[in-house]
Amino acid sequence: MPRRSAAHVADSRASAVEAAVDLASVVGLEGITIGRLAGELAMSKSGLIGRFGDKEAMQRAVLAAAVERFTDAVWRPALRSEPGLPRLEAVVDAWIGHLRDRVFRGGCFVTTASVEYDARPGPLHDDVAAAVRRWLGVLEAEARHARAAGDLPADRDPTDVAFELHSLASGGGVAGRLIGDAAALDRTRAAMRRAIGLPPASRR
Amino acid sequence: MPRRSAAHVADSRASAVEAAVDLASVVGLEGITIGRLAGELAMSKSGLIGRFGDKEAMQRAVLAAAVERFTDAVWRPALRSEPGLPRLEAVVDAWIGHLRDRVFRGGCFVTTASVEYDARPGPLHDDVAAAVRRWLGVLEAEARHARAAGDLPADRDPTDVAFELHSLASGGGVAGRLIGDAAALDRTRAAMRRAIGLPPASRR
DNA sequence: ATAGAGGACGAACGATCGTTCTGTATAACT
DNA sequence: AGTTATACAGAACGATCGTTCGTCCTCTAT
Repeated sequence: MPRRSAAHVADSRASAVEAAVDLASVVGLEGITIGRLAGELAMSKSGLIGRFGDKEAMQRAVLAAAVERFTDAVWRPALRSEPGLPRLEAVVDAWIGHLRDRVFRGGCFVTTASVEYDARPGPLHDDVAAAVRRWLGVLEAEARHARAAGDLPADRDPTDVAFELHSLASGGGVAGRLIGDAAALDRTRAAMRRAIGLPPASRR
Repeated sequence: MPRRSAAHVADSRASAVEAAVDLASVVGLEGITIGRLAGELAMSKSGLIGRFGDKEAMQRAVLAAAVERFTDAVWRPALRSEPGLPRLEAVVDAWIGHLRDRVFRGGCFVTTASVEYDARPGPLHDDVAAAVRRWLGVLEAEARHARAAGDLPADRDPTDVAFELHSLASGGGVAGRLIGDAAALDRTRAAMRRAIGLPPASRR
């Protein structure tokens, strides 16, 4: 068995987390099992859990990594667009795109985690809630900018806009995947665009 | 230990299922445990599972009961309203109402089950998908009726309307509960009304 | 050259998982 | 009243859960 340098060790922890993200996107953060994950990574259970301390610490690391992956896929590209409505439009496109490209093997990770912990208190609940609040805040700030620029009706509450976008994306992603509706993502995109006053189809 | 008559037996099975629905709405259909449920019902594990055969059969019975409960709370009351837009409005009110009244202890059961099985094949996936498809079909038929009556724009796709209502309700319910936003249900209701062309607040 | 730190292993822990089997007490039927 | 059917308890099953332990191996630093 080849040994690993310190750099490889860090890689190994990161790759363990990434594998766990993919696994959890299918079976849920609560559905992860040390044994199963260790098996997929061809590691021993003790070697795996040793990296994190205990299972909950691992779950929190996995959640953080998933949030990072989501941010990379959806938010970061949108930063290239102008603040306000153009950026919201870019977010919608990237959001639908990351669902279409299956950035998460089993559907949006944060949605899965939200459902798992919405009624179960604990550190993981708090982590998920904090991540969602942060994301809603980002969307709301962008909506506020758009409204100030006159790109959204003056009587449209930015908080409502953010909440509506989030609801549509998470609800639509789940339902579409569940019932196997190929057009679901298009419907979701159209609905999200409607929510910010854009025509159903992009001009591109 | 007192014995039970046949009628009591049926009651016992039904009450076991109802307790399981409440439990599963918190921990998920996959999170149910024979031992834990038996404990809550003050029964032995073998006595409990004996009613159903195996765990999967129990889960399917629990899911069916949850769908029934949802139908009772959301659809059946709306049947008193005129078909078309009035009935859709009643559905929205009842839908939000059943979330507010916590008909399910841990948030909408079907949403939880949708997320659990959207990426996991099997009989339970098929059951959940069938239930959601049926519900979307009901909403779509009502939207189609509303459009024919001129209460929805002619270019509004009834399938889109149904999908949008469902996405908003399930996504909004989860997010609101997760982040503990008391206004979330109001936001969701307003968004759902917007989706069917109604003003944010009901006239009542 | 050698001591130390740290990562990973295999084995084992008690607990709990879903399931099966057996015994028994009651209800329903003849 | 005697027989059959049924519903449940209790014990036990192999498997797997998360975790802990002691040991080995490799790398780094002195």
